[in-house]
Amino acid sequence: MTSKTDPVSESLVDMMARDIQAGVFTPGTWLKQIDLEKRYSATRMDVRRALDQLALKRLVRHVPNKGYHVHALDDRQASEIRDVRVILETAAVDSMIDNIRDTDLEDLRKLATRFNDLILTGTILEQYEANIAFHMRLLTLCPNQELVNVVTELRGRGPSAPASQWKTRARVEQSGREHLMMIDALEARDASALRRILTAHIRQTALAESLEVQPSQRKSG
Amino acid sequence: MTSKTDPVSESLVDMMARDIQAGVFTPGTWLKQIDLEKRYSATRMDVRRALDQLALKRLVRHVPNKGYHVHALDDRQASEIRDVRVILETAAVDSMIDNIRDTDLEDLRKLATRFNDLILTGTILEQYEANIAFHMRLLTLCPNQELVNVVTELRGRGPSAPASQWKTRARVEQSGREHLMMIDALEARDASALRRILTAHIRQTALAESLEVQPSQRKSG
DNA sequence: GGTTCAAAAATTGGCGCCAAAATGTTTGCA
DNA sequence: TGCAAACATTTTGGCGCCAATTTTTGAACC
Repeated sequence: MTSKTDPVSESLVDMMARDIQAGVFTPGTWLKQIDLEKRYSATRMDVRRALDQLALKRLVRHVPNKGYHVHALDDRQASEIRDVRVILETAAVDSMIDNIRDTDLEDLRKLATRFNDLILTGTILEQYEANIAFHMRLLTLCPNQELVNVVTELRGRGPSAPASQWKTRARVEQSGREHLMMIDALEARDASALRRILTAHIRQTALAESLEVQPSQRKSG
Repeated sequence: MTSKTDPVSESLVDMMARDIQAGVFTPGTWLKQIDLEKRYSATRMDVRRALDQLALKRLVRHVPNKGYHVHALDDRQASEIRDVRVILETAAVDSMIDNIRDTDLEDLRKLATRFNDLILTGTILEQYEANIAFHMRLLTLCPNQELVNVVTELRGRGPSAPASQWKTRARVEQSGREHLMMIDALEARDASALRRILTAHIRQTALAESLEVQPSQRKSG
């Protein structure tokens, strides 16, 4: 609305990506251009551009003369993406601990608390966005901006949290607890602990105490 | 190549990306749509779509009402991208060694030899493509397809090898030697050595013998 | 001779229309 | 009543034109 082509199109891509991530469009849904231009009040051309960009990002798939549909990742892909995230985010831990300051910890506590509050009072979408906010704040402690970009893209490409990961209330609450554990590990400058928690958090697996610290990705499938 | 729009557009993106990587369009060059549609004999619309996709990939930058120009990465970004590649490719080493077979080693030797031959007889573009072929063959030993995708994308986003990395003949020859060293390390199942060579190869730094084995990314800037 | 302003050429970018393809529906026939 | 074929509607996708903006060229003036 403000300027001409790029910010509009870019935010349209972001909006659509967020809606897909948040589960507004479930995997397999055919995205009809007419519906999209009404929903986002955008022009046909902008919708098509956004669709193309999302196809490049692998969020949707394009079938010529048929349309675009939301791409459902199979388990193998989802698992592989999680493994890549684990590699990158655990590799970022050292630099995060090197660079963290007290204000960062305060911010993170606020964001983690906000997420926990929204488990009770908020909508799924609010929870989703609060979760993203926490993780972005955490990740940007890493000075490597490109690493942050790659992880952000991977998170967007992975299966949407509300749809597939937060299946139960208990699982969401567990995520909230893990956020706080991460902050504690950060405050204690305990890189090993942070890596362990992050790995379990991303993989959505139970924290195994006997697990090795280093997150070797070994067999990925 | 069979159906209508997508493969055409996709290959156009690939062609333009390769030309940018190979240094046909130097950083800063304004990509005029008319020239592009003549060079690739594509329609105006396909050119614009490809340009948009390349902008999303950060290979070109878009200035509204002015056009698209080849994006020159600053040193910090280039260094950060290299660091991310080091993290991912060294993390892949274990699974590569787990999965390697004799035919893989043979293929790699052929590709490495081909690269070395082309140092003398081939054009820059041939060298560039032979190098890519070797690295892709090596990387796809890793069973994590998504990791391969991310690294491939990162390689395409980084500074083009002919333009900025292979400044001297000596440097190219050193790269060729390092390829062979990687194969030797693979054959010996020596993960540490392979990680060390890979790190130096990606960062284009001299192999420091006293360097620690584990490639901590620490300070990235 | 240099600078500034204006007109012209070139380039980008948006919008709409229409054809091709696919889907859904109705109708006719066995 | 069930199936199939033709028709109608919907949707995608390509093409072209023209407006808006920028760059370049040229000329006049200081």
